[in-house]
Amino acid sequence: MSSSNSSLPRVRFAPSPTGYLHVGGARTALFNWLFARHYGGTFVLRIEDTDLERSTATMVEGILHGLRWLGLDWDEGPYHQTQRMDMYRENAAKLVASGHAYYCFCSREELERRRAAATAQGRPPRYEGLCRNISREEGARRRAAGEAAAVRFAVPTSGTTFFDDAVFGRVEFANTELEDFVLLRSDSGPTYHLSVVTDDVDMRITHIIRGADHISNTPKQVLLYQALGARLPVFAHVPLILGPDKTRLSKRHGATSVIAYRDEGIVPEAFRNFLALLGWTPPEAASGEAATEILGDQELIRRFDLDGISHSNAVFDRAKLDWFNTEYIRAYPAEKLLPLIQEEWNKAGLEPAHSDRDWLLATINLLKPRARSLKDFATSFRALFTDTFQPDPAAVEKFLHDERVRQLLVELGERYAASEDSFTEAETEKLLRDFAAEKEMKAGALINGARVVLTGQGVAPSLFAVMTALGKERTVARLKATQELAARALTPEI
RNA sequence: GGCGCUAUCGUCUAGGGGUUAGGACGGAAGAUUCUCAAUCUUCAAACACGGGUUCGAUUCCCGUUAGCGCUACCA
Repeated sequence: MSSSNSSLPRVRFAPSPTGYLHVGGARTALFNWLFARHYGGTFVLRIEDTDLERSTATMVEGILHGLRWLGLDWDEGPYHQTQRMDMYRENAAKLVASGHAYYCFCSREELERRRAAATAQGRPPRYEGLCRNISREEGARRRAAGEAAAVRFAVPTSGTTFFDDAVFGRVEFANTELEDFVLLRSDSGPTYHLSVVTDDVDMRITHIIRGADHISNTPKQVLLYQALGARLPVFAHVPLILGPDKTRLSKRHGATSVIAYRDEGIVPEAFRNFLALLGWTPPEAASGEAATEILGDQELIRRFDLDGISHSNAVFDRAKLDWFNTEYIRAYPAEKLLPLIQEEWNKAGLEPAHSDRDWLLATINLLKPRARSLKDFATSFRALFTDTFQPDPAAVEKFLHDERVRQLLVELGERYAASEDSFTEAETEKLLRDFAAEKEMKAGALINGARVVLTGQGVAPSLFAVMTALGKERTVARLKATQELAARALTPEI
C-alpha cells in the first residue's frame, strides 16, 4: 500500500467530468493503469472539475462506472480539484510574488476585440502582454479597489522551451509562440494549466501519460514546473483514436461511450485487449516473433511499456473489436459467462424456462462458440432458453416455405413422441434420417427446417445438439407446432 | 493563417540501406455438409509524392502534399 519507495512510478488519469468516459479516455486510463501495474507503481484518479459550468456529479459517476466496468482499479483518489482550490490560489500568489506571473485587468470584451482585430490583420491572435508592465504595487492597489483581475503567467519573450517526450522524443517550441496564458480567472478559479501542474507536483506524479492533443499545452506546463522550482515528470503523449473516416472519434461514428460497449454485449477483457493494441505494440511483435494478439491482463501488464507506443493516430476498428469479443466469449468457461448472460436476460426481460444450473452451463457451452456478443444469448439464441421467441422470417422463408417439409416436421414430432429410444444426439439423428429415407426426403431439408422450428433461426448449432439441449418434450411440442410457427413468421405483424 | 505531430496492405501494425516487405482483423476462393457467424486450406492487398545522400533507398536528410492536434479567463 504505502510506498515510501520514491523510485516507483506514480501515474494518474485525470478526466474532466464534462462527459462520459469515452474511448480515447478509456485507452489513456488503460495505458496509465498498465504502466502502474507493470512497475508496481501507483495509479491515481483525479477528477478535473474546475469547470463548474460543465462538470456534473452524474458525469463523475459515469466515469467511475466506466472505469470499474473496464476493471481499471485505482490506488488513490478520486481526488476532486474543486476541493483543492486553495492550493491553486496559493501557487498563483506565489508565482505573482516571484515575478513569474502578473495581474491582468483586461476585460473579456477587450480581449475578444483584440483577437478579432489581430486575426483580421493576419496576425496571430495572441495576448500581447498589455498588463505585463503594470507594477505589482499598482496591481495590488487596483485589486484592492475592487477591480477584477486574472493572473497571467509571464512567458519568457525569447528562447525556447522543450521536453523529451517518451513517445515523440524531443519537442521544442519557441517561447514567442506561447502567449501569457491565464493561471487564475478573474473569479479566482484556476485554469487547467495551473491546476494540473499544481496537482501533478503535489501528488508527485512521475509519468504523465495522456493524449497527444496535450502536446501543445506541454511547454506552458514545463514553464510552470520551472517557475515553481519543481522537477519535471516524464511526458508520454499517446496518439489519438480516430473514427473510420480518420477524423477524431465522435458521436458521429456511433458509440464513443465506453458503457455503450458494455450495452452492446462486449466483454470488458476483450475491450481492454483491443484498446491496448490500439497504438501500442507488445515487444515480441516488435521483435518479429509471430505472436497471438489475444493478451489477457497479466500478459498485457507484463509486456506493457512506453517504448511500444506508436507515433501515429489509430483508427478505431469495430470489426476487430468484435473479433476479440468472440474470442473471449469462446474461451470463457460457462461459469464465468453465466452471470454476464443473466444480465442480458434481465435486460431483455427473458426468464429462462429451465433454471437448472448444470443445464444452463451446458447450453451456454453449446452456444458460445458461435456467439459474437453477450447479447446473442438473449436474441438469436433466445429460443434455447425460453419458449417465447419470434422466428426469423427470412429463415422461415428459406427453410420452411415447402408445405411438404412442414407437414413432415409435424409428423416427425409425432414420431419422436412415440419413440421409446433415449433422446440423445445419436438416437435423435438416427430417427430423423430413417424418417427422411422412409419419406424419400433429403435429410438436410428436414434438418434445416427443424432447426428453424426449434430455434427460430436459420443459423444455430448442430440440430441434434439443439434437440437434446431442448429436451424431448419441448422438441416434440415445437415440431408439432410447425404450421403455427410458419404462419406466425409469415404473417406481417402490426 | 501560425505552431506542433504524423505518414508501410481497407484497418491495427512489424521491419529496416540490399527482404519473396512479415503478422493480425476484415475481404475473396475452396474444402466440409446439417445452417454458419464454426473449422481447415489458399489468395488478393501497402512502403503518399519530389528531390538529395549512397554502388544501392521503403528505410537517412530536405521539401511538397495530406491528415490530425493546439491556437479561450474549457479541460
